[in-house]
Amino acid sequence: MLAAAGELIEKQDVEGLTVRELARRAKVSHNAPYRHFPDRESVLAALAAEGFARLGKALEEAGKRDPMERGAAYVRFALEHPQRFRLMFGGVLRLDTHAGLREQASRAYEGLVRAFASLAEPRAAEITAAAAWSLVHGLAQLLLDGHFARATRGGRDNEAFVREVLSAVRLVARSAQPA
Amino acid sequence: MLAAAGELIEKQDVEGLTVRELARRAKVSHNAPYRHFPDRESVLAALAAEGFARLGKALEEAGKRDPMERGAAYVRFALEHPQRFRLMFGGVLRLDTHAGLREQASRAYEGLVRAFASLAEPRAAEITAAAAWSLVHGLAQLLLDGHFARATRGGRDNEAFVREVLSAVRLVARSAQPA
DNA sequence: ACCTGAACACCGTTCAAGT
DNA sequence: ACCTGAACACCGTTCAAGT
Repeated sequence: MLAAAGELIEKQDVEGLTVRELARRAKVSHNAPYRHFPDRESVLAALAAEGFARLGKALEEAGKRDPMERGAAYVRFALEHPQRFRLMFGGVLRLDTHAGLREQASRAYEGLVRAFASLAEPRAAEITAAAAWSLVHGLAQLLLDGHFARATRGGRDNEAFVREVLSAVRLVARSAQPA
Repeated sequence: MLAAAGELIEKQDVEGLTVRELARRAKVSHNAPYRHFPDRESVLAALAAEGFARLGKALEEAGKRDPMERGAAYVRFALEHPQRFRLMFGGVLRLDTHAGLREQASRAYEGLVRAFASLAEPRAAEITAAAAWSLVHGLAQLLLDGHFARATRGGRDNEAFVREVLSAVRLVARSAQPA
């Protein structure tokens, strides 16, 4: 059932995921989904939770130590699963209204934040990590929406562009002074 | 009419803006809005366009030269108009399907990008600007969704936290080497 | 844990006919 | 540039009664 919802969201956008369409795909009656989820929003919350778990795994598998690899993996996840990413971070869901969702989110990017923090001096670690994560997240979001013109990317493909922008993270970490 | 739509979006979320509710607020019949907009999505596109114009103005009014002030203004705009910001950057609208919208978006953040670019050496300007913009944008988005725990913010209020993270932008610019 | 089938209040959108 | 009023296909959600 959740798998069917997953397929739906990959093809269509979040708004296209309706309870009734979900039932059709699963070849069950229009109200059968309510045996599994109290309402539509809970379906979305479950998909978001699944997304956070996958993002967390993708980050851990990408270069055990190298923060740059993790940053690149974060952006790659967003570009490969645009609708899922949007569901997770696009404000579609208020995280606090779904039990445990916020914790799952934290766990997902905790690996990224820790990696970034390790680049900086201990006393500057938290701000550095916050800045690095912001950079990576914003980069993903702006790329998704197509806000970087070809001119800005300068003929580079996405992957190369991402790596070049990510190099800024290293600069931040190296130069960061304890507060 | 557009003003009524603006009010609606401030209070409710984007999904709560329905054509019929819009008509009710404007005290016109349920199909009167179609005299002004071809469909619901065009209403959203108009609101987004208006948002880009306001963001552009806010950026220009915030410190003519100082890129840090502009960055802070960007984040402030997002936090003060969360639903509008989400409409503009949350993937609700595909920018390319609405004539001129992408151009209006570019014009809005062009002032920010130029300010950031001026911090770096000419040959590193574009990447630096892209990194800085990504950082500011990601910071706004993550703050909006409440992803920075009190622990991370370390007791700082939002404004102070933003300024501290933004200081990373200066580090990037200062250290950036031409490609 | 599903089904059928009906129902309710709500959508977006499109008519026809009127001022 | 609006109106009334009807209509269509679609929602989310909730029943009642059945297997």
